[in-house]
Amino acid sequence: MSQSDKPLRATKHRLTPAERERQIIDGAIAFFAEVGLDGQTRELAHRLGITQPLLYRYFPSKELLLERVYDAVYVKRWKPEWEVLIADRSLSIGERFRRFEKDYQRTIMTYDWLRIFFSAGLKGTDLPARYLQRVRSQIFTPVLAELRRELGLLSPDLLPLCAEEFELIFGIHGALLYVGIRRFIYNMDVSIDQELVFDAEIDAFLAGVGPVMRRLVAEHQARTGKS
Amino acid sequence: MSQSDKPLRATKHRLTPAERERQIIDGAIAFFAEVGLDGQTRELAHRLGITQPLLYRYFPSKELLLERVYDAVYVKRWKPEWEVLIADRSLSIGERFRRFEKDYQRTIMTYDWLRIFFSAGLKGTDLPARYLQRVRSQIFTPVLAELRRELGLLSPDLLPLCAEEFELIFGIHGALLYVGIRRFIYNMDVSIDQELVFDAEIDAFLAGVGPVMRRLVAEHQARTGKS
DNA sequence: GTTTTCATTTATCATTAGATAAATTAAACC
DNA sequence: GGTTTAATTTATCTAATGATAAATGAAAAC
Repeated sequence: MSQSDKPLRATKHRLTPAERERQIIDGAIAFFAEVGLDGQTRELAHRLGITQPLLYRYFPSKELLLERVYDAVYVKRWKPEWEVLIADRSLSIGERFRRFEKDYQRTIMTYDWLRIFFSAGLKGTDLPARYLQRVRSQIFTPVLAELRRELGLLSPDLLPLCAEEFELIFGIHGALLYVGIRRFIYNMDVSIDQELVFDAEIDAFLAGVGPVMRRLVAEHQARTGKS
Repeated sequence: MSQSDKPLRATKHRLTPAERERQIIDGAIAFFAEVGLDGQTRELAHRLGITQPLLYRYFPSKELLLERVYDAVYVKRWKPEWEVLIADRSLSIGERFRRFEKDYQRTIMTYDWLRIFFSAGLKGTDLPARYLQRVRSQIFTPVLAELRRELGLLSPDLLPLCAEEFELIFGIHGALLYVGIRRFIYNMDVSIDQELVFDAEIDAFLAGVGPVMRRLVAEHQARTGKS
């Protein structure tokens, strides 16, 4: 009760379980992002300045520690406001999509997020597929519905969205993501004015998406209607 | 000298060194693509139906075996005709670029190519950076030069290509690549008419790239000219 | 058909992996 | 201030890891 309630963190030993757990997870995120998910628990412990068996006091297995890492990086960093933004009809769908992509890409374009994501995919985990399924259903589906509406095309209720329409959105999404891939997966330095580039790419996408989508929907309608 | 010069490959043992080396490299490509570059030599040998020490008869170390894998997958699959195609002025640069991307993506969009590429990047190898540098200098640089020319903009000799212009090309390139990433890295099933989708995306890109590039070059010129 | 060659296997080493049990010791409690 | 609690460490198990040396045996050479 004197100058500090918590024991002064200079002599590092003996953290509370909550503190230690937090510290391990944070360290594990940085560690596994750097060396890959096959990184050894001994080296992780060493970097944290603790012994390896202590990890097992807090996490029953390496696999369960990784689950907590995934939770911290992917589940906890998802912003529900994105789904709200996409539904906000006071803005054009183009503007909504632009704002979403710029904030989304800014959120995920980090060393940790991208490298663990790709490592998990390569390892065979279903994490990336499940995550992207969420983006598809919560964001891209309403975006396409709104695009149909603004373009005066048939509602998805009458003519379901087709895979090729989704690919249009995945296309621009992947184009922006590619900056992060080159930076953090390929280890290249991509020194650009990212704001400028993203706006230019989204401009070009929005300018071009109308005609292409009209064509896709027409073809889709013909296909569905006749066969 | 009777019916077959080569010993009948039914009783598999005793290959010639050339055959065995080929077999090991082919097996290693499939193996490391599947399990990652940390895959164990013992399991690779087991899949090949040989013993693990035999690998070391042909390759002094796992690292050198991986070098041979990189060579087989990335160096040997590069098509010099791509560089010829891009220089062929009997076609519009749009058409040249379309043909390049469609053949290029068809070449690299395989389980082996993509997974080993990303594994190598995550491992810290400079392979992806060096490879993409080649694409940039041998393909994208001439594409941008031709685009400048067709749009009546300043030649790169007078005003060097800027990073943002390259990003336009990297953008559409990444958009197409993203199909392969979702398929082979995220393990998703992307069931689309790829021909149709790629054409649509390239259409949209080519339709939009003119105005955006004019703007970028103008801004770049203003920046360079004044400062 | 015997000998030679060399592709392949068996046996083995030193190191490292994830995980567990028992011993230690800093801090909380009365 | 002695006792209790529990955060942390030391010691250790078992199974793999890349790599090497010596033994084997199928095919080529003569």
